Amino acid sequence: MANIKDIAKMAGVSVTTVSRVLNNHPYVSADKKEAVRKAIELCKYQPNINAVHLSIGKTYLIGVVIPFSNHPYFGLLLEGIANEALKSNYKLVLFQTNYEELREAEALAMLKDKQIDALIICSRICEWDMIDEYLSYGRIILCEDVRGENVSATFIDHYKTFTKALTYLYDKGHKKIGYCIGRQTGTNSKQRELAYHDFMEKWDLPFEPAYIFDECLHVEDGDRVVQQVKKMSDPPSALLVTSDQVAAGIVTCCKVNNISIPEELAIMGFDNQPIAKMMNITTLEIPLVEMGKNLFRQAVEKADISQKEIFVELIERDTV
Amino acid sequence: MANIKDIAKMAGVSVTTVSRVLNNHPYVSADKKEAVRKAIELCKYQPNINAVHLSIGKTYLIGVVIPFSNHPYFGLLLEGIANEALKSNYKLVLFQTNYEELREAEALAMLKDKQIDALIICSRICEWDMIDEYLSYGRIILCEDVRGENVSATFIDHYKTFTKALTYLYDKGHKKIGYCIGRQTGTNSKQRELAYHDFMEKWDLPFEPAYIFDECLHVEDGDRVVQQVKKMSDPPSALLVTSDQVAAGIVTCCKVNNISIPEELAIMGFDNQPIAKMMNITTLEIPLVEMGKNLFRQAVEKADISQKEIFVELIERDTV
DNA sequence: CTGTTAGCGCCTTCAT
DNA sequence: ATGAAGGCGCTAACAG
Repeated sequence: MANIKDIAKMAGVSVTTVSRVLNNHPYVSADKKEAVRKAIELCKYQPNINAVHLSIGKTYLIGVVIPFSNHPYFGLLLEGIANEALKSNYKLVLFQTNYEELREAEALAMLKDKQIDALIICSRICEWDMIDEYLSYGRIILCEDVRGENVSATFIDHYKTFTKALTYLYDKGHKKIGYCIGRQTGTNSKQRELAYHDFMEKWDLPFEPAYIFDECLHVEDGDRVVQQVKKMSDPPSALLVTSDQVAAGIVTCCKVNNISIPEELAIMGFDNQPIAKMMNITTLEIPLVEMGKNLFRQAVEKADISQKEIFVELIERDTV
Repeated sequence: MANIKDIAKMAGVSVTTVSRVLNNHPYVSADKKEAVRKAIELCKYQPNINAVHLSIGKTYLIGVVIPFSNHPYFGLLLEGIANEALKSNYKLVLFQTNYEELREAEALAMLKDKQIDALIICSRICEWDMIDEYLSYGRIILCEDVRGENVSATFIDHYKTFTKALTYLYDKGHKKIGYCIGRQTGTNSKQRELAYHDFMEKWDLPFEPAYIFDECLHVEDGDRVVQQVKKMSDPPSALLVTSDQVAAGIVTCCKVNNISIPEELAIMGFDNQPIAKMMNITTLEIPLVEMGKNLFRQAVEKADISQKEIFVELIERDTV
């Protein structure tokens, strides 16, 4: 592999000049620039990234924390991040945590030790204090609504979104509304819970704990939900389902169990993934790939802190 | 950030000695080793990986080519790779190709340019010649049966596996067997196709092109399959489905359409993913996480070439 | 067993 | 506008 010295020799200039054209620095005469370009072309020269990194003092590595890798939600978020990283010559360090705090701590430790330039946390289980502590050691980007805090984030206002969805259902005449969620903890879940409570209170609707279904992540969880709904003497008439996968599971199970949708049970999904389109599920579109892209940009951009809210659109289809 | 020199000074030794204990080299007296350990502990010293990499002449980067990131199959494969990479201090460069040849070429180019130490290709669209050409530039690991070729791989003998599954169905009395596949091209698909043809011929069963369903990747594709089956005057009695997701889709759609499983239509999945267990789908277990782990090991191990066949177990459940 | 020293390949200040 | 030279932090001959 040729190095910068070889190119310099070949082009009849100094290494400095080569470095200058490599990095698009000014003050290089057109002819020398051309000569260097030719030499680079000829040798198919590629700078040694390790040397560049050592010199610059950055790793060009971005850590990405996700709980699961076999879930389309995180797959799409990762797709957005990975694509963008590739374009900018950054590499990724993937931390799959399964929501074990220890794994998150490992990621944070790498940030502290400057093993990575920044850390994108797509979903966390750890306490806020933990984040706060490591913030002084390096750049952390979150995927949750942390307005008011001094951290970068790309997020959705789930309070607003949930309220929007609930209102839509209410306007369609639903009074007995429940929801399915991935987990109870986490900023997003808390926002949704609050939105739900507030909404129920506002319209003086009874709060029914049994209408809330936890641990709904995959298609098969929809089955469990339907089984439980079937057992109820006074079942909900509509369900807000925070994952299209689960919504799809519910819709298909309802068909099997002769529960007509949306007449007996209205279903509203989340994400607007292909499956929702295919099955004509009313849903709220979350542009995950775009969010991933933005998360990455925040991880590498110059500006210190930025928070970007992503707006969610309601896609009307046949299940409400 | 302290560097190796600081540690050396603090421990009252030379940098070489520090480097030696850092890398577990022999010939360091116990007391000096201890002194170095203490200094490292005290400063919470972490070696600068860029400097290490530059010195060693490796990137400690492994490229990973996957077509889609929102599919559990590749998600799990990636999980195995990423976990193992983390342990060994390697980082990943993700190439999501969507089966565009250009994207694969980019990955290959990075290998050639020594931007990555090795490339794991989980699924490819490019010609074999392409792989063959780049093999001389760097390490490539495949996830397909390439016995006879001089490349490392972790693979499943899909001819054998398909034959095993077909035999199982045949023994259960099925004569009209069809199958669903992700795509027609690719080594794995070709093996399956061949196994299918040979099997049909061996038992003198008629070959019915309509029994073969292409582009079956996600749950929702199961719906399409069922719709097509319904239209047939002489439908298959059993279906080999190369993805549990699709199998799940088929099973649920059959319930909706009052097609009894396994009486009217037997379904055999692939992968043994959680959804298959949940829905009691008979399937062939493919240990994807373990395969990913092995792919990574092959990418970094000293030995030049190794091919590891992964054996598949048939999991009997209720859909056959 | 231990230390000195010359790279690894690139960037960047400084002088011209 | 250009080049010489020092430095980034670590590894590994080599000498002792």
